[in-house]
Amino acid sequence: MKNPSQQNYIPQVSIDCVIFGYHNRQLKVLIPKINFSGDFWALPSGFVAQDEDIDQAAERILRDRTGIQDIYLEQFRVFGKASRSNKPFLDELIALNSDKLRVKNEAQQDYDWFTKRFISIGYYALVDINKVIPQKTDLDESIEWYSIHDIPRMIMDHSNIIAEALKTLQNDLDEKINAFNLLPETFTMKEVQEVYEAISGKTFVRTNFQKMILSLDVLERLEKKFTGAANKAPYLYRFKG
Amino acid sequence: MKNPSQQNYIPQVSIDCVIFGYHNRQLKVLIPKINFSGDFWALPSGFVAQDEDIDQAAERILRDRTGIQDIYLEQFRVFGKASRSNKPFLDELIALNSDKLRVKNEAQQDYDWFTKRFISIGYYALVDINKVIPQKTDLDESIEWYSIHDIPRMIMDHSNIIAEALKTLQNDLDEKINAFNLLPETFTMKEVQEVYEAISGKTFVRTNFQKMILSLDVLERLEKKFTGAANKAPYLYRFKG
DNA sequence: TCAAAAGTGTTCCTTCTACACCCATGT
DNA sequence: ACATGGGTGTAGAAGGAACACTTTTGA
Repeated sequence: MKNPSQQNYIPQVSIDCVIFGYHNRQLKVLIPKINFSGDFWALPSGFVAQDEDIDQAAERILRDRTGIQDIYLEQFRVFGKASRSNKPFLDELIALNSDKLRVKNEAQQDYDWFTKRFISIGYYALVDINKVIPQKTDLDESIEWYSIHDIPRMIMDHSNIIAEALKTLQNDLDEKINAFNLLPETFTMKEVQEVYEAISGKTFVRTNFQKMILSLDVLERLEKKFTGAANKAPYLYRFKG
Repeated sequence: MKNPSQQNYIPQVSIDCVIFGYHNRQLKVLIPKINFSGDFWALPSGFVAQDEDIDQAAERILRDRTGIQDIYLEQFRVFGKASRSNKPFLDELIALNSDKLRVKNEAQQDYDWFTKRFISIGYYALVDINKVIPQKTDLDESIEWYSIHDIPRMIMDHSNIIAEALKTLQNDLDEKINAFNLLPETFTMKEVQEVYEAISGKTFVRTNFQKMILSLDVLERLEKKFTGAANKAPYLYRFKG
């Protein structure tokens, strides 16, 4: 993603990805922190190459950030306010980091390219958090999972993008039955319930939840899982792709 | 929309509008026919000015095409395949119309601008068909309402865009309760039912449909409507904004 | 008084909810 | 044996579907 102005991208169009994972009863989002002073966090983003489908671009961005392929992905909304520009943020960043920054040949060109008004296509992804190896880029100070209840200070309208992604995920939960993409290959019914509760923010009655999920007819029951705990061993299930 | 290459639009981004109306028990779409030989139909489209929100751009396009304001509007999807280009269509058009076309100064520039790969943001609109006065542009031979079951030969992927818009409208029908935007200010319960049936393609039992709609608590009952027919006069209703 | 269409009520059945009950497991 | 958590069954409530019945209107 260096020197985007030099590459053959579609101008003024970006893709922002909200990558959801699940761990410890909490729904999380993978967010890089930008590698400059000032404490800025920004969603994993990228641009669309001229010869690339937008879905492919989103897949590429996700592959680069998570190290895994074949990720569950949904385009959920376009953010297109005329005021959507990196300029205020970039100017603040430059002011805070004037010592570190040197003027290169391409710097002004990149600055002009970056600070135009951007239309951003929002995608959300659901991943098995255990499979992901978060990939830092040169621009990142860190990249971490943050609970949806504890999102850091995001640049531009990225907080809003996350909120919209979550809302869409909540709406999709019943119709698209995609929550299983947050779980590992095999899982117990209790884990399914905890994922559903983390996403929806509601609680469910254990016995009825089990019947509801089984009636979807999307799970196959495997052998039991012996945890060593002093109680009945739960069944393991696998999602019938 | 003349000489777009000269204007300050965001390049390679367009907006396509699927304008739904309702008449005579049929869901219809407003579609212009392009003013050249070859029988091409294309959705009402436009571009996004640099200082314009994408929602504003969609509103502007709709205002220009329908003559009315304050239209119900939903952004529903982005179409972004790398192969999305006007070039095949434009080349065919030029071949068919070589006699009519003269080379102007801006022609090549426009051609280059138009034939790039485009990312299109799809909006669907719901309008009261009686209020609309379809507006022809210079580029149109005609602009007509077509039944969703009898859509003409569309350019590019515009048939697919219509299909996606319809699918979204069907899904939104229950949650967003927006079908009333297709009806005039006041209407009977029978008309509501016919609109729902036209959108969903299903039929409903009259008595149960009435109870379902009333239980939504979005209608206020007005006086009765005397049609002169030899039967009980139905109530008129108005949608509570 | 009759046909046609609108409005209301009733019954039946399916689905959802709450909860009781039983089962397996390791200490 | 028993505490703990998992799985199944069931009664009651709520919601939806089918249909009978009543009302209104003009001919």
